[in-house]
Amino acid sequence: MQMNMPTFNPSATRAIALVDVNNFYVSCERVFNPKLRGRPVVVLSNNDGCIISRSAEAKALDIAMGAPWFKVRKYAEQEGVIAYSSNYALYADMSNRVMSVLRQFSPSQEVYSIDESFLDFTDFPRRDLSAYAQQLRQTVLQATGLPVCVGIARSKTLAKLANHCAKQQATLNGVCHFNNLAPTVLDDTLRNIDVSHVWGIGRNLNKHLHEVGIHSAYDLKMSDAATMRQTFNVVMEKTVRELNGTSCLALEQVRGPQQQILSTRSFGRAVRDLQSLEEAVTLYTTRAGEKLRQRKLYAGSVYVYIRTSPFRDAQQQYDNNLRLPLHTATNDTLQLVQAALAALRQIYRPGYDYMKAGVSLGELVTAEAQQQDLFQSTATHEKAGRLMHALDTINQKMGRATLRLASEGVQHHQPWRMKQELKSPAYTTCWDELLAVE
DNA sequence: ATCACGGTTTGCA
DNA sequence: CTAACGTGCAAACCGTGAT
Repeated sequence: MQMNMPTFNPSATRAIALVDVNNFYVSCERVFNPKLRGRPVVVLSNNDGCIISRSAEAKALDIAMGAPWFKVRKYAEQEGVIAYSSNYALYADMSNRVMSVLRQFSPSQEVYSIDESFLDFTDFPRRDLSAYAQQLRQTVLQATGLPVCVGIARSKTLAKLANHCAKQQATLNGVCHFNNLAPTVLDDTLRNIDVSHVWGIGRNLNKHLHEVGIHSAYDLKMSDAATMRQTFNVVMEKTVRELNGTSCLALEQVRGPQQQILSTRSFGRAVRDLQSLEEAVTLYTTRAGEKLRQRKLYAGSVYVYIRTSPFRDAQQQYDNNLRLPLHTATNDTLQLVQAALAALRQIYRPGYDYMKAGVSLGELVTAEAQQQDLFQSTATHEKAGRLMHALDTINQKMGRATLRLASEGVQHHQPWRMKQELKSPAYTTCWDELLAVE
């Protein structure tokens, strides 16, 4: 709805900020190892598989996001690229620090991902928001050592694009404020942004949009929202409206209840035997159970899947999965593992090279919603609860490997364990490793 | 016709 | 030494069978 006449607007223009850490994982590694500054650095996914974070210097060497490390390794090492296995304990810790600093800059924050927050800057009347955002960047840098960029606009989708501009254009000094631009200037900016950079436009939608003649963010903005809803879906319609400055996506300060807890890993080496798979599934279920209790939830079902590697396409492929409902929602690792192993034994077929297994806990409920098991005495129930609490406490203090189920097996007989040969020390979480650093 | 369902695909970080 | 290509989540989509 366009207004022809300037009218009284009781609420100030909506201002949503998107704050995003630059090259988050690489930047975390750099905080604790200043020698990495100015050098090409990459961080690898689990199993040292793919590149998932790159420094500016690595991007300049044309090292692609998502590239399998074994394919680019030779070239990268020739060019002096330094690679790290991912160190999620470190990144999670740094993320918490960043988020708590950001919280001080707005009463309304949505933690969107490990390295991104939306902040509501609406009704910050006397402030110059660009200067405020610069102050924010300085504060985060001083408190954590991490560089961030800030995009500010009328909607979340536009704030994402503004952040994109802040990252691309060095002259902006890390802050891009769309609300300050004249409409024609903003449109010129959007014309120069490929539509694939718009939030919600992935590979498939990008292809489809090109087919109907939509190439830039501006093209998408100018498309007819109702038509786009028919041709695509309601999400696309919202994207179009958001590009036009109408906020359709609310700031979600509180996360909805979690629906599933996943633990899945590729193996360091393919396995064929049931026992190895049992060990892996036991470990993954144990991890999922820890997450479950941390979040004070109970699971109503256990889902297990196994598969061969789709990349070894000369080999016989097999994948299968099974969900087993639990009699009563539980957070007891013993029960969860029992169900997971039962599922695994049903889907396992001999004669294949398995490369990956996964466990997902579903139908999650809170303690209040968990129905008392009529067939299980309260005493048994409480005993299991105390056992799990003791287990978690001991493993937290002495390391995850301290108390384990027998079916998890013995660590040095486990070729399936993932490879992490390039890991940095646990700077923020483990004193022993920290003191070992020169 | 419409809905609920479960499995599959897509997108994001 | 060799072989080697991620993980965790949500939501849309789509075919099916029930009503």
